[in-house]
Amino acid sequence: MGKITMADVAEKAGVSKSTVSQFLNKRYHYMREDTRTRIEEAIKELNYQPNYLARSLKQKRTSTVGIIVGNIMHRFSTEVSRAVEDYFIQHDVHTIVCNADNNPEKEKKYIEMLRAKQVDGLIIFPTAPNLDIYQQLIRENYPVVFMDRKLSGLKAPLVASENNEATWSAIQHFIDQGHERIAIVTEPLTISTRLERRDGYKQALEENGIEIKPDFLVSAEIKQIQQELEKLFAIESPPTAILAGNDLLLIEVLKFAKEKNLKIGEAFALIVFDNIPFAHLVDPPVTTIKQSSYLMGERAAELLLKQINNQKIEALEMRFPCELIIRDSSKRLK
Amino acid sequence: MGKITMADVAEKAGVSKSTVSQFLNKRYHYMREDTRTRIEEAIKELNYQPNYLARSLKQKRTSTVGIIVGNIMHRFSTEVSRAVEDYFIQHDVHTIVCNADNNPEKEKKYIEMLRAKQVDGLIIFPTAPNLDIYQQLIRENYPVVFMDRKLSGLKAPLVASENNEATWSAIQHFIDQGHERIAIVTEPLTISTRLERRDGYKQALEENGIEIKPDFLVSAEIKQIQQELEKLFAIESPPTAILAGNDLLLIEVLKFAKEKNLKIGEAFALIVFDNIPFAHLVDPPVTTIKQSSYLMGERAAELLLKQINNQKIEALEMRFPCELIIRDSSKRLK
DNA sequence: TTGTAAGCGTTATCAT
DNA sequence: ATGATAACGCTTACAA
Repeated sequence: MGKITMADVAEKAGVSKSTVSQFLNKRYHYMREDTRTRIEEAIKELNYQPNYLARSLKQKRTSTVGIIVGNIMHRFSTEVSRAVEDYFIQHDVHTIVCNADNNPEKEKKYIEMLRAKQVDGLIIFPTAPNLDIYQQLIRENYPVVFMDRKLSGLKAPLVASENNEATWSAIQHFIDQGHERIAIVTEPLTISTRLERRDGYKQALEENGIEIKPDFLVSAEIKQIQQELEKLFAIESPPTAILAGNDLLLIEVLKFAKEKNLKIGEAFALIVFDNIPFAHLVDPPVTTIKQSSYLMGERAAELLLKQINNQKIEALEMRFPCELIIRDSSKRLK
Repeated sequence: MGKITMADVAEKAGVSKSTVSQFLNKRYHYMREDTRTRIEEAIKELNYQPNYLARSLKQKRTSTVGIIVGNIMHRFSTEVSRAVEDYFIQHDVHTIVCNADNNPEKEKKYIEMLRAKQVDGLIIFPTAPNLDIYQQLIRENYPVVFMDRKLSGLKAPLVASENNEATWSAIQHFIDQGHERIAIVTEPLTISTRLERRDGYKQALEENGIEIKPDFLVSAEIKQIQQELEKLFAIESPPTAILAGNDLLLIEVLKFAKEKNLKIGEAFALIVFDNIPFAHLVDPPVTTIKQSSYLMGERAAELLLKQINNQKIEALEMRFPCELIIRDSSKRLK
């Protein structure tokens, strides 16, 4: 016997397919008690499992959404997708998480695949090269929410951190601690998030009348970071404070410090953008800029669900503040 | 205009649906050059996207698999799912990752949902209460691979670490470093992984003629760990070495040490089961037992794909060795 | 209160 | 070399 279908249940219960369907969709309104129990029993006995594929095909909605994250290795991405899943599961919507690995080609593939699977909407950490695809989605009125990065010209909701302000206050904190030679390390300035962080950095220095030294603006691929840090510390007056642009960069900075025998908090002060699970447990504890990842995920999910249900969206751009959690690593150097 | 379907393409190209379908499935055998190009153009112009739902319904396979991990907050789970995804995407199969949160109820829901979505197979980190569900899957000949945990009586492939042996050699290493009062901290002994680790621990002590003290066998929920550690260090002769059973437990041990001002490597030595991204960067660097998570994920995926393609599977139980990476935290105390 | 039948967007069989 | 037509398993008017 092949897979059990609704027809099998109907036959066993001695009713028609539509009645079984009514039952499954809890439209008992006018159903006689005994038909109900007969169907119930038939389902039990046959161990019938409905086929969502068929149902979705008919209903033209899958109760499934997709989220395409930039790089799943970032703690931020994991936290956001957890929030999105938690939100949707409470609304009986399933979430498929895809990892674009910051690769526009992969991202494009995933968008196509998810749309082919007829997901009802998409949350995307966008990359500039795929701008036209996003425009197309929006033109089609397809439900979509962008996350973390801003691409100008996109008329769709965006949920992101206040990167500029957050970085500004981290740098201001460094300055308050007496630092003047402050470096910022980011991945290549190809996405808005990184640009905004760099801008916040510049702004803070300018407001404090500190010259901006190009040498202190380090931007490179993760693989190149070690050699960039070498250069950074080879200059005449190396920085006394470093802001690491995200968690993966922190690992690089720590690795560099370890190899060069530079002690954090002594050789240089350190702040990292992102929540780091071990930040408070290492020695010295690391000062972090915490993003509201969970809240942001929830908000994005909510905005997506609204679109799916054809509800109006208030604002297109939703910025979330970050929290500077000051620990020993950013204190005045001994 | 609603969504573009194959019928629209057919009409535009002046051919029948079947011809378009042939084209899409690359059966050009007998197709005239000009029909081909006409179809190609129609697809471009209309921006046609196929509907996998309809196709899957007809073909009775979705080219999608599911993986249900025990708890996504473990690094191990993340690494395994990455491997599974990477493997399947190369075989044009999509992967849906679900997080059971070590909750059998959630797990059950996910299994039902994934089967309703007609996924072609499942990789599961199983939990004992759902044994009957697994048995049912196997009875139906549904492709399934179990991961990480062994449930007896399941006639389906299992991919897991050599937990016993790995723990044994970690404890032996402690003993070689002169430790005799060695504690092991695990989550509740409800799954085989934890039992196997405890057994390896006992075995190593026994072989070295060291008495097994019940006080040194700490098993509790993460939330209770702090108070259990309190008790552990309140006894007359507290341990000089601790094996943390996984990455989440490591965080608890570090938190405890920090609060009590116990320095790792001085107050007690430490080894942790699992790969920890920061292990080599903290002070002191932490000795870890590294599981072959990526390899295991690949192997599980391969075994699943074989089943989906009705190929024979050689062995049912596949154990992977772990690597003890010795760093400063497990050295002889100063 | 329940049944009939059409249709969702494909693929597959068989004609032509 | 291409087309008609019947599935796939479900939902939903509408009929009874």
